[in-house]
Amino acid sequence: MAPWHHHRRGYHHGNLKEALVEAALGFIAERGIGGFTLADAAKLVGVSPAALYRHFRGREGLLAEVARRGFALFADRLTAAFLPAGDPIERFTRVGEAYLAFAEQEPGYYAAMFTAPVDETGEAGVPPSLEGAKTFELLVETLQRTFPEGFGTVDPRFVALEVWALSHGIATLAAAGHLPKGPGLPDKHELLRAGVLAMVAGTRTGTAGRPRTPESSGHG
Amino acid sequence: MAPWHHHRRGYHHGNLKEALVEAALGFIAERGIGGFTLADAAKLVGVSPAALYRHFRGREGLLAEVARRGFALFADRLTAAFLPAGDPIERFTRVGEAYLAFAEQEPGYYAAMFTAPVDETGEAGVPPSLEGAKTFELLVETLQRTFPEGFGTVDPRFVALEVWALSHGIATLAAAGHLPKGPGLPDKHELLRAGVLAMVAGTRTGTAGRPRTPESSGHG
DNA sequence: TGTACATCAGTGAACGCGCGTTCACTGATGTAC
DNA sequence: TGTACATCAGTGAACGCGCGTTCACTGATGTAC
Repeated sequence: MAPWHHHRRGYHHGNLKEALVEAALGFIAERGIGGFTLADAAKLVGVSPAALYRHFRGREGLLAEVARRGFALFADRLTAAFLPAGDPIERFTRVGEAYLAFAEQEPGYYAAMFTAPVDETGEAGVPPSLEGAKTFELLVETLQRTFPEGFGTVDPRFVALEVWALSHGIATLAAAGHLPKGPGLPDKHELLRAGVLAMVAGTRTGTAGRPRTPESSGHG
Repeated sequence: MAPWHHHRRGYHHGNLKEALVEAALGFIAERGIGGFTLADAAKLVGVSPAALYRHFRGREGLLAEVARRGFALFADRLTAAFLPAGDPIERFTRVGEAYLAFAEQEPGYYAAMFTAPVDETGEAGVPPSLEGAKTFELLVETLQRTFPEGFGTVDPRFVALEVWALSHGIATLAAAGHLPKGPGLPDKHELLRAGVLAMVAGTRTGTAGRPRTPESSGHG
């Protein structure tokens, strides 16, 4: 057992901040962001609910910290998956695997990162999502190094967006239990791998989904 | 104002069930599933919270009804988008537009449908999602009618899954405000349109990403 | 060395609140006779 | 016809509960002298 799991070394906890983040991760993974309560986290850690306020601004502060760490860890995992040598497509495939693995194995982080905090007026509280934008930039860079020859006239950021949306869609459908399963149907890993390759190949052939200015394609 | 918006025609409301569903849709759209409360819905409609129990099993019952209607409406919208004559790709593109339009214009329905209800043990309450499976079958059928020549050795259900995951990913990233925006970056509609076309083209060329599930050739 | 002290992490009781649900009830409505 | 009655949608008060947050406090710890 790691030292911060010692349930109270006395009056001072010693690693309360870390312990609370871990507790939050567990509850968010189990019950979702909405199901996470400060009181449960404090109880699990063996501390009064008020103790949390020594380390965070409150419930929202803890959630924000979880999301922040999640994005950092996410970037590390994706980067680590890309770094080892190999065929470019193999390396990029590994990044996809790492994406799905992160969403599956760290559902607490993933939910904290991608479940938009909603403020009282109902508007999205997080503007264009700075942290999300960093993740996107990482993906663009990875894609450019994977396919240095580019995608014809297509902006690599465009392809990166497609890949990200596909990854996110697969991960969230799988997590919610809405991904149809059955004989002959692929699991999520195969779905992402094949989807990315088809997307890249299809973008390259360029006979179809070339992004054009909106008015250029018309009816025909 | 529609007749059921008359706030009380007397002791009996007259359309309470419908009014509660509408109220729930509004609150879910604003605050998410977790932020929806029975009490608020009752107050908005101008009725005692207890009145809801004449029409639903309780809070969860109302949410289930919203999800049920959502799936039905969703299927109607996708079907209606596909029916009008046109080039196959044009028709299928319309279905994609309808998907994104539904998620954007009916966020209450969409959240009720795809936010997995989580029971007390933390396991997903909805098994393989019967309603979701119906939507998937509809998509498969649409795809087969769009591309009757098929996708080489690739199972149309495979392509349907890819398209669904991409649509869902784009819709949810957009809803959460995590879709990067900027000059040169496509909006979500263009993203889906081009993504689907690239996916189909890439699957057809078949040089990559062919699903090699052991028995995929023997089905049916 | 020992001790006085500053620091601050965690306490525990209390708060105001809103939640979902229950229950005996009320009263509007339609209909059988 | 009028009226008695059955039906049942909606009432309103009450419930037990758990929430996030506050506040004055306590006591463990490290350190200056």
